[in-house]
Amino acid sequence: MLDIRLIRDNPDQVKQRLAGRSGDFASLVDEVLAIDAQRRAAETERQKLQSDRNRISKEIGIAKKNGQDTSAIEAEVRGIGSRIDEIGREADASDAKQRDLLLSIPNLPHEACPVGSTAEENPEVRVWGAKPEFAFQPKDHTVLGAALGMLDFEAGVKITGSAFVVYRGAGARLERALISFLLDLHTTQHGYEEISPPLLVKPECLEGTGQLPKFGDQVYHSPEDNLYLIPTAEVPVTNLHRDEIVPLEKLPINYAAYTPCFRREAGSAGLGTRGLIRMHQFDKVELVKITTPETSMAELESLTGNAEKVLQLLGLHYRVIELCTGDIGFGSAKTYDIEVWAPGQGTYLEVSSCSNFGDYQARRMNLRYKDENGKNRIPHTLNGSGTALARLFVALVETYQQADGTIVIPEALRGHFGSEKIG
RNA sequence: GGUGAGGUGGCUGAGUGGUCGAAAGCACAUCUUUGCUAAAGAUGCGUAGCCUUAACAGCUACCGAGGGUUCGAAUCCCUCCCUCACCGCCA
Repeated sequence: MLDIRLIRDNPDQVKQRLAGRSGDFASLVDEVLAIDAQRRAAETERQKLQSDRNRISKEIGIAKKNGQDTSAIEAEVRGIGSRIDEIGREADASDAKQRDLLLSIPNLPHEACPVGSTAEENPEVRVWGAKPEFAFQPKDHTVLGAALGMLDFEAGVKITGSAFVVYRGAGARLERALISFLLDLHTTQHGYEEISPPLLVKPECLEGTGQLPKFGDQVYHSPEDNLYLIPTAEVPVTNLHRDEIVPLEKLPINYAAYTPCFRREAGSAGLGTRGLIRMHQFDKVELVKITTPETSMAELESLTGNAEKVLQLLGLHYRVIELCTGDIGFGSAKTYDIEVWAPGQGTYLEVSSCSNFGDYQARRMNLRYKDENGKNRIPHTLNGSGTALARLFVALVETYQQADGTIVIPEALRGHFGSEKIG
C-alpha cells in the first residue's frame, strides 16, 4: 500500500511512476485524493463534535454532583450525539473506501527498475553455464518420469484433477532430497532461519502480502473457516511479523521455508503447458527478508545470489533477467527472475522470482521497526524462491538424462538423495 | 465440542458508570546528587488519526475484536476471537 501522504503531496510524481506499469492507475490516484479530502473533512468535523460532547458530559457529571437539574443540557448533548453518529458513518465509509482504493493501487516501480511495457523488454542481467550438449535427442521429463516410474499424472487426475501429480518411487525421493538440499544450503551456508508455517492462513495475511483483495480468484478458499490455502510461503512467513514493531537489532530477518503452494491458476488452465510446468500444487522453498530501507537493495542482490547458488551447485545452466516496469509484480518495486534451462523443453523455465517490495507490504500489514532514535519506521520486505521445486525437478532430470534412459544425480545432491543415479 | 476462569500500556498489576489514556511497581531514557564496580532523587517514557507549526502544543480514538445501552463506558448488555484449567474427542 502506498503512503497516502506521498500521494497527497506528490500526486503527479506518483502517477508518473505508476504509468510505467501496464494498466491505468492515474484515475485511481485521483479517486483516492478526492476521497481523502472527504474523509479528512468528515473526520475533523466528527472530532470537533466529540470534543464538545466530552466537555459537556463532564459538566453534566459535575452539575449532577451538585444536585442541579441537567435535563436541558442532556437534550443538547443528545443532539450532538446523533450528529456524531451521522458524520461518523460518513467518515468511516470514506475511510474504508480510501483503504480499498489504496489496496488496489500497485507499488511504485523503483527508480532502478528498467522501463518497458512487456516481458520482451526484460533485460538479461547475466548467464551462468551453457546449454548442455547431447549426443542424442533429449527427452521430455514427462517421458523420463513415466519410464522411470517417478511421475504419475493419471493418478493425480484420478484422485484430484488435472494439473495435479503423484510423485512416486525415485521421483518422490528426488523431490524430498531437493527440499532438504535447499533448506540445508540456505540455513547452514546463507544464514536463514528455517520456518515451517501453517498452510492455511487468514485473509488478513493475504491482504498483507498483496494477494487480496485483487487476486482472490487465484487462491483456494474454505468459506466455512474463512481460511485460504497459501499460494506461496511468502504469505505466512512475511506475516509472522504483521502488526509488530520489530527492534532494530533483529534486522535483517532472514527466513527460509519449505511449503507446498496452491494456486487455482484461474484463467490459465490448459495454457499449453505439459507435465510439471504449471501445477495447482507444487513444492517451493521460499526465502524471505525483512530489512531496513537503507539495505534492502543490497539484500535483494544477496537474496538473488542465494537462489542462484542452488543452480550453480546442481550444475544447471540458467540466466537472470530483470523485470521491466510493465512486467513487474503488483507489490514489487524491483524483481529479478531466474530461469533455468530445461533441455527436454528446449526452453528456459522460471524457477525463482526475487523481489524487493520496499515498504509496500510492510505498510499493508502494519509492520514497523524502531530505528536508532527510537522512532517507528517501516521496514522493507523481500522474498524470492530458493527455488521452486517442480521446475527444478524438470530441469534436473532433463539435464542429467543419459543415452540409456537413466538419470545421473549431481554430486552436490547425492548425500541427500542417497545414490548416484536413477534407473 | 462442553464447563469454569481470564484477556488493561514493553512486563507485572490496580481500577465495576463521570475531570481514567488509565494508580502502583518493574524495565527503559535523560538529568541531578553522592560516590565507586553501585545507590538515591527528579523528569520523561504507548499507538494511530485530525488540525496546525519553524518547533512546541492542541484535539480525537484506542483498556482482546465488533455491536448495543447512556448525556457520558476500561467499567453495564450481546456476539465473536484468544489464553489457561478440567472433561470429551483425536494423529
